[in-house]
Amino acid sequence: MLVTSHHLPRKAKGQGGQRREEILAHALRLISEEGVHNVSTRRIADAVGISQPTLYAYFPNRHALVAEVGQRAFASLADRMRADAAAPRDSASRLLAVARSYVRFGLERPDAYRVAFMLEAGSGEDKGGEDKVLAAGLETFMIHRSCVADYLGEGAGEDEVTLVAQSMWAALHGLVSLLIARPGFPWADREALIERHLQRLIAL
Amino acid sequence: MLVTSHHLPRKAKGQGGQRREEILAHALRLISEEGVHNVSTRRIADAVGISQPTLYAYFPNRHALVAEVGQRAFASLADRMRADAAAPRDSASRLLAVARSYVRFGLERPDAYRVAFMLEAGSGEDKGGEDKVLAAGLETFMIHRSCVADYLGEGAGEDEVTLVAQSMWAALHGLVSLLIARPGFPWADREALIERHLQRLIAL
Amino acid sequence: MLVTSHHLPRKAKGQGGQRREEILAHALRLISEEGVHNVSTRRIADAVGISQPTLYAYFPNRHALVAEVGQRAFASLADRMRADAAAPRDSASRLLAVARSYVRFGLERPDAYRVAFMLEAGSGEDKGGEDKVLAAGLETFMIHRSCVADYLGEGAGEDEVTLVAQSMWAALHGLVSLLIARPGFPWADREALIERHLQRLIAL
Amino acid sequence: MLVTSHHLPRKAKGQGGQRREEILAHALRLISEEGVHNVSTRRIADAVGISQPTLYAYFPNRHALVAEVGQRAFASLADRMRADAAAPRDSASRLLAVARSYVRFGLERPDAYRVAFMLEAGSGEDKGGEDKVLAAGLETFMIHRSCVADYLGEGAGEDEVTLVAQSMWAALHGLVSLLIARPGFPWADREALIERHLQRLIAL
DNA sequence: TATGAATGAGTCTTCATTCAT
DNA sequence: GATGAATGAAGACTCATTCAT
Repeated sequence: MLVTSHHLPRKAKGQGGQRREEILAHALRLISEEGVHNVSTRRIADAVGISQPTLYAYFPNRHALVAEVGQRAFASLADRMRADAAAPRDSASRLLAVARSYVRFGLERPDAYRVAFMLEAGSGEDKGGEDKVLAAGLETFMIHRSCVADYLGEGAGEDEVTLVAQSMWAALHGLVSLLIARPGFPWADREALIERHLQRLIAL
Repeated sequence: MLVTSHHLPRKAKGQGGQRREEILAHALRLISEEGVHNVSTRRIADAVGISQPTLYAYFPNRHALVAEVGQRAFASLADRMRADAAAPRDSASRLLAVARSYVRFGLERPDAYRVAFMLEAGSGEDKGGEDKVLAAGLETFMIHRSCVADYLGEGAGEDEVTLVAQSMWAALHGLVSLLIARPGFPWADREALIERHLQRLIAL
Repeated sequence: MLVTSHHLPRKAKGQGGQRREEILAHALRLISEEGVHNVSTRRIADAVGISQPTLYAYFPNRHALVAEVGQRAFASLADRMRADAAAPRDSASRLLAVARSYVRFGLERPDAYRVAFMLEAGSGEDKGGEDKVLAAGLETFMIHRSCVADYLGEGAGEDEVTLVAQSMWAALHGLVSLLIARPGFPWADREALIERHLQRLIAL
Repeated sequence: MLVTSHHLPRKAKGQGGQRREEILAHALRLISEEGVHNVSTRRIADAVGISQPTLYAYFPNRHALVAEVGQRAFASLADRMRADAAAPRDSASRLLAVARSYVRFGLERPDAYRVAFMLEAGSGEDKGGEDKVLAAGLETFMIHRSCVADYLGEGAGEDEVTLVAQSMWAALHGLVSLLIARPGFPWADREALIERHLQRLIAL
């Protein structure tokens, strides 16, 4: 729990970048499948096919690794949203598409979503890693926000846009996270619920 | 080793109910502050000022303790919502009041809220405890749902009511949980955001 | 493990003798069914329907209780053997009867037998209890020995009798203990094996 | 918590086999001196001079370690018996030699003997480990049995051989185990007792 | 660059035992 | 004569991390 931190991030760049990617990929998969708390550095090292200490050549400690995984999870969500935002449509259907894309991402990759949004904002110490994840999340939000801005039109002020965008964003997150975290809840038909949710958030 | 499950609630706890409450209170605080996975029985015992084994006189195991904490968190939310639902108003303002009450609860008692909703639904094994938490959550939802039913009126079918209630519920949860979990995010003015969120959800 | 032993055996005689018996009975049953190491003082107290500390009013510590259980196990074996030895028969068939009775006892009450003979001669400290069990065992042996003496007749000296008695005794114990401890072993037909064993030990 | 069983033999152990041997040796000694149930992984680790967790680098869990200790104990007994069985003699003296060798082994290495025969056949759960010990024991018995078969000659059927072999085996075990476990018993002269026992068993 | 070997700190849990009442 | 409440010591086991090589 206490991070001793006399471990200069001796990143093995150059060739090692490949290894690094490998590690991140396996970590994402494992964390996704079993939850952050059920994945040990050993498990990750085993999955990659390297020894435990070798991990420490690429990441100063477990947390840094996990944080980067979270960052990447956000990045892939951002990619998806950007793609949908780019498709030429009217602002309303673009907003809808991006929102739907957000929800789909969460449900198709609950793993990544969980890592991105449910990473238990660190216990205060490790500012660095946490901030990066937050920044990545912010970037994602911005994509959504710009869609909202377009949708609301020039008449809407900055604050108005922010309010609506954050409200929508929160509503979307709420649905995804509950569907993921409480599969045992007696949900209505999932598809119907999602579409209704989106419709209620946007059209009206 | 052999004999695994004769763990009847060790003590009927005549007077000692106080100790039990103390334990639950400290557990709630710790869990909400640091997350379920970062709180050990040792930490809880230390906080209460008792030895680790003493915990096991009041709870059969860690999980039961955590589950009861979750259950209670939901229960106090339910109490609050019921109180607001009882105040005689028209169905619209009652729905609004209950929703607002939900959000306020989350922000005023982030500890309890976190525990109730972010307890990471158990990994399948521990039927008993988990189910109780779920049941408590369901009960809470039902209060909200009945307000929605009133609001929508007799014309709305069961399914319609369920859809709207769950969509709203998710939206509320999304806002509360993000506000709690990501205090570092550049949020709009909190009061404004909440009111706007409620308004968007109810006024349609 | 370390016996602090400033616990004068404040035996609650008089009325309490009944309680004491009750405790011993339950302890014997539990230990028999689940093994000495799988029975805790709590289990025993629960079974009797008293509190854990109350045990300490009747026995200075767990070991003393277990030792007495062992002693009694021997005692009931002795009773059985004495009964068989008393029946008027010729010395050969009496010896056979007693030996057979010994084996039967072990197989019918593996519990008691295990307690009596496999109690893991204490780790050195608790002389008292251990000695008592040993004494009880010795008494049992003596019954057998006297049968052997009769059987061998006046011609056999003390040493001769002792040698034969101990050899036979050991052989009997070997069969019983292996049958009990290794039920998974591919034993021959149990009845046939026992009879053959007895016949080999005595007749020839 | 979730992931219970990916405990592949952590390390292939190139050179470190030495450490492993050291651990097994100390475990054998401790277990034989104090009984399986009175030896903890902590004790073993301390005895070896390593930390508790290090044990888990060589054995997946306590049971595996204990099982291997038992297996080895049988193996060394088997070696000894095989050696004696190999020496060219007539079948009678060979049987006698093997039996005597069995007894000697038990008395010279009470540690190993105790572990081999008094391991308290696991409570049913751990198939793997227990079975191995049983198999090792069976192999040992078979050496003895083949001597008995030779001794009885071609006239004796399979069943007859099995009966005699098991009866003899049990008798030998009985003597050894009592001599080991009850040193306080007023035994006859040990040498005389052993020889008389052997003679009674074989000469019929 | 990588690893075999090791460990301190920590996990949950059970036990025999005590002591004030 | 009995117990409710409590605990020190110990149980098996896992983890992130280090260090010499």
